Amino acid sequence: MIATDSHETMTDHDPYTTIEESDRAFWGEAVADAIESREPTEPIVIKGGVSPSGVPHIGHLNEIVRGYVVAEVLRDRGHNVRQVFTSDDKDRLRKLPRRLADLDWNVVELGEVDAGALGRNLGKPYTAIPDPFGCCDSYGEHFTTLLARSADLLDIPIDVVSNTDLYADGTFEDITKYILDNQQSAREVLADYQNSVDAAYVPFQAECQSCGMLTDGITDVDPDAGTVSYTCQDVTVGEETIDGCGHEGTVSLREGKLPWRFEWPAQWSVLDVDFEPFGKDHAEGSWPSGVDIAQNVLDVQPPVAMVYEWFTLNGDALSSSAGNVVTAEEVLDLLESEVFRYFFCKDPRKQRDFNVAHIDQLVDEFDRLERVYFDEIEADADERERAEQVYPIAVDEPREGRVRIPYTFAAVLAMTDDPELREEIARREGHIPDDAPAWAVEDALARVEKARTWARRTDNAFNYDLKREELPAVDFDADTAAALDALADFVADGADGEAIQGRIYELADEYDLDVGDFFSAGYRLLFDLDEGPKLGPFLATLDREFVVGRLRRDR
RNA sequence: GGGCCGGUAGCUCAGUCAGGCAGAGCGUCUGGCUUUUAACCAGACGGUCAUGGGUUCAAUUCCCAUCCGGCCCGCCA
Repeated sequence: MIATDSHETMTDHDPYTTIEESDRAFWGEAVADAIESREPTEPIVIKGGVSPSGVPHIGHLNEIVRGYVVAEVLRDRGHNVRQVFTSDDKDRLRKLPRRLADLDWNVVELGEVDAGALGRNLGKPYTAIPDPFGCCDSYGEHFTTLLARSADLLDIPIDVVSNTDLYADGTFEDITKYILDNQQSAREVLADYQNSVDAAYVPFQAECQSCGMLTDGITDVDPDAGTVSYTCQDVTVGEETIDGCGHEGTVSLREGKLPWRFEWPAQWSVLDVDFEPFGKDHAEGSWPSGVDIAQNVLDVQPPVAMVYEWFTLNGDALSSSAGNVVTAEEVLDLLESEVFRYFFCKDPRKQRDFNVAHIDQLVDEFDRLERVYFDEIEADADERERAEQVYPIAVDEPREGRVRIPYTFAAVLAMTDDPELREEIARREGHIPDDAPAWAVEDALARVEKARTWARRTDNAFNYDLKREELPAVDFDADTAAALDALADFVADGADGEAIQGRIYELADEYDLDVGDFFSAGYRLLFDLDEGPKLGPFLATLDREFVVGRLRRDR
């Protein structure tokens, strides 16, 4: 329509510049600035959305948490913000996922449900497919529920909006009619982005009244009557072609959907969206065409945009089909939700690996952020500014006096199941201040279980495998053996951890052993390793009979 | 093939917008704490800022090319 202007307007809507062109230290502030400069009406609407195609993983959470970050910045500035999450559940099921999950996050293989029954639903809207678990009204509702629960787990309030409902309740009706009334202009605009758009293209997919599939075989449109006629023809989804049933019929504008390229800008219009983050896969396809359609077909202003890079998981692409996924529920077994939220506060423009093996580093980073925020450690001005802006978003109610036990040390504490002993060791090692309030101690110790889960799941160096059943193969010289016997006698007489620790040093001296070698002998006996937790206190946590027998190499 | 995003210490990451001595944490090493043992304290080591050119008094930063990782340019979302 205004071809000469299109380049210029696209530059204004380059989704990368929202953050790039700002001098803000924190991207959330940059985006908030861009939104405010539009002087939006309240409430400011922030949207995200995904198709409920299967088990939601941390990549999908970008659509919720990135928006939440900006929402919180705006709320802090006094704005009323509504965060909407559209479940794009009117989309076609294109492919069966390899794994599904029930509402309690128990993952099951496709083979464990009726895959054949599911497979007969390819090409139908997610909400028109029975829930394979039988607990929700549809396949779509099932996985939308899991998406909503993911948000709940992170304490992020969102309004979940079903796209299916928007069609069914008529919300989309006017705009659908408008697009069909203006098919010519719709085609011309979209044709710049999709080669397949020709004179016969109709921006509507009808839901076949006979087989339920969404078909592109539109034969006639009567905008005034509000009806679309179709022939149910074959549909290509991914690699496969699904046979249409050939049924000919006529449906209302509520019985079908707009193609995605139109549906997205239509959502902006009917939901009055002011900001939407999206993955880089949209940055050069859907987004520019969406902007063009919004401006030149629908005559609405596109929202402020932001591109986020995709996460990888343990170095590889997140992939439902390859099974390389991790859910919010699983992540929260390993770390606190505020740490996970912090992960999403990091620069969205960088590809980021969520690496379970290195989770301790992510947690350390968060702990440092917290200490910088509370001025407990020195930091330069940039880091302080970042902490001031980011920390209150990651943490709901910043509370002074909070205590954090270093993550790897929390893993060390997991060597004992005794909560009092955990606390005692943490205090002794200086990780819990004497004047720490009870709530802070309790919160701090809660990390121990998460770190234990991490150590076990990754089977790393912190996963103490006490060789309780069987004496590891050891071969000590006479002096070491004698010193171990003496230590056994000392333990047998009853001694606390610090006393045992001290005795180890004394015995090393008495028997002219290298202290390090003597400690290693102890770790060798217990773990078949050369290193381990502080030995004296650790021996004190175990039952005396076992320790004495083991030190004497009897059992 | 064309376009776009990213690449900074062994690891995890700031810094690049607006050119001005290359940064933090962790790890490693050394020393200290009248007991080095995954705690604590001090210090050190550690960099071709992916590579090669260009502009500049000065380039991690700006420009060009290349490499690597990824996305888009079919359909679909």
